Amino acid sequence: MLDVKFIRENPELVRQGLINKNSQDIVDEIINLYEKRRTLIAKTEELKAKKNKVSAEIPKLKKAGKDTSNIFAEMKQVGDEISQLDGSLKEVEDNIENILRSTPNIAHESVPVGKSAEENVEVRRWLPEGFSFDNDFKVLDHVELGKKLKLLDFERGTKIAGSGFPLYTAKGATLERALINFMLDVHLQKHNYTEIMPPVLVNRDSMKGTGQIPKMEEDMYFIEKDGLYPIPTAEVPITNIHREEILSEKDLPIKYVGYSPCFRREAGSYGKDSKGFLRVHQFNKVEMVKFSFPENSYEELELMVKDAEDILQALKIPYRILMLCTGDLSFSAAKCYDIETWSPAENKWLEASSCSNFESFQARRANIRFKREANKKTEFVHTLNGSGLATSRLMVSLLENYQTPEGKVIVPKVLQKYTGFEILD
RNA sequence: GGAGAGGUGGCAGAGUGGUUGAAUGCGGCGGUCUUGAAAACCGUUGUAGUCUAUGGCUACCGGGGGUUCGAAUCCCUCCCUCUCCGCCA
Repeated sequence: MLDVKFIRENPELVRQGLINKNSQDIVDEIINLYEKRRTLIAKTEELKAKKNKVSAEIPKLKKAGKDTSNIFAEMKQVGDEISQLDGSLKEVEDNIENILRSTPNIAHESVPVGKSAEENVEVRRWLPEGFSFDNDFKVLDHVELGKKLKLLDFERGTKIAGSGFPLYTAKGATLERALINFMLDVHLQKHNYTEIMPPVLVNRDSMKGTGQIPKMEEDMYFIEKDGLYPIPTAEVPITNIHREEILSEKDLPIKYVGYSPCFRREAGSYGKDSKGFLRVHQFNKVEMVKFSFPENSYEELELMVKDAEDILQALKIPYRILMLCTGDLSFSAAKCYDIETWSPAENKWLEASSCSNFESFQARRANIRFKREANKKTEFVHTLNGSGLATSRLMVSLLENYQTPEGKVIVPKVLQKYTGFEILD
């Protein structure tokens, strides 16, 4: 949620920011509503002050045996007036709230302006030693490898649940679990995150807090009977850990990492990238979440990207980093890097991670604040999160990059102690 | 699923329809005492909105609504938590 005061003080900057994000310009409307609100508050509070003052006098008058019936009549009228004004005020405030909740964050100044994904900027790439984009044998794609080596069974997954619900079997399941454990261990031991195992169903307030609701509601599963949402990412429960809290200065920065399955309806995206793992309704992800001081959240973002890169370098999987342009940024993000891993069979890069700084956008929605020792005033923290990483796309790249000409797959060295085997055959 | 209890400040825990933003205790912060510390004592200690702003005013006792001149206190409604029983990984 954007800050009304910030909008008021920087109308042109916000206006341009919203245009850059392909969003509706709500600046003038908000400013008008805000002025309306202030006028109403002034009026209603004046009456309330009067009411309180008179109310305090009444017991004294009664004690003195005076007649209070005129006062009662007068105050009755004041009371009616107040409730009328309060009604209008609530209307205006709801209006402001609704508009702001549906308005996206604006991008950081370092983000390139652009309309769509085509204008994202590659900032760097990393290729393992000896890597080549050309293979001297015919590479199999992950679906073929999964079938041949009995690692993945998409048909039976479909039978059990539906299309897009992968079934991992035998060594495929073990490899998946190994990946998750390996990634968690690196973040815990090397990068000093605190491990979280969150609920995978969350309530509506949590979904609102991180910004999935109202704009993305169609993409979420929803269990109507209990009013709960299966999480689309662990970002939701983990960021909401500190919803409605005031943290102290010494708590920050907070770095959490957690594994969870993720559930996405992917409504309207059928037919696009639908093969195998490329777009699924359920996948596994290790998620990093940070709560940071406002002044260094961008340094924290860079560090978070490096934390994710560390995993890929250890696995020796080729990847590149994109800085998303303004038009491709998600609703809540102010800046975002995507990490894409190479798929030799698809002959393209696949998004395996997304690391974002939301600045105070989520914190304001979820009311996550902190207080500095020297200062009485509370401030909103900055929240960040990033996949570290999602296993499905990563698994595609892993299987395809590690395949041998015979159609077997070598287990990456660092995973071998987790899998207990060195080759998938 | 059945029965009951309850939601009050960082925590614990009072609370009468009328100077209750809220007793008391603990914790936190500041101070006195002390070589230092503890103890003791004194003081202080919520969040937000708004304004003609080293101050004033308003709101907040789970959420929403109602009764009343006046509601933490009465009524309605929703939500949540806990205990016991049943079922169960």
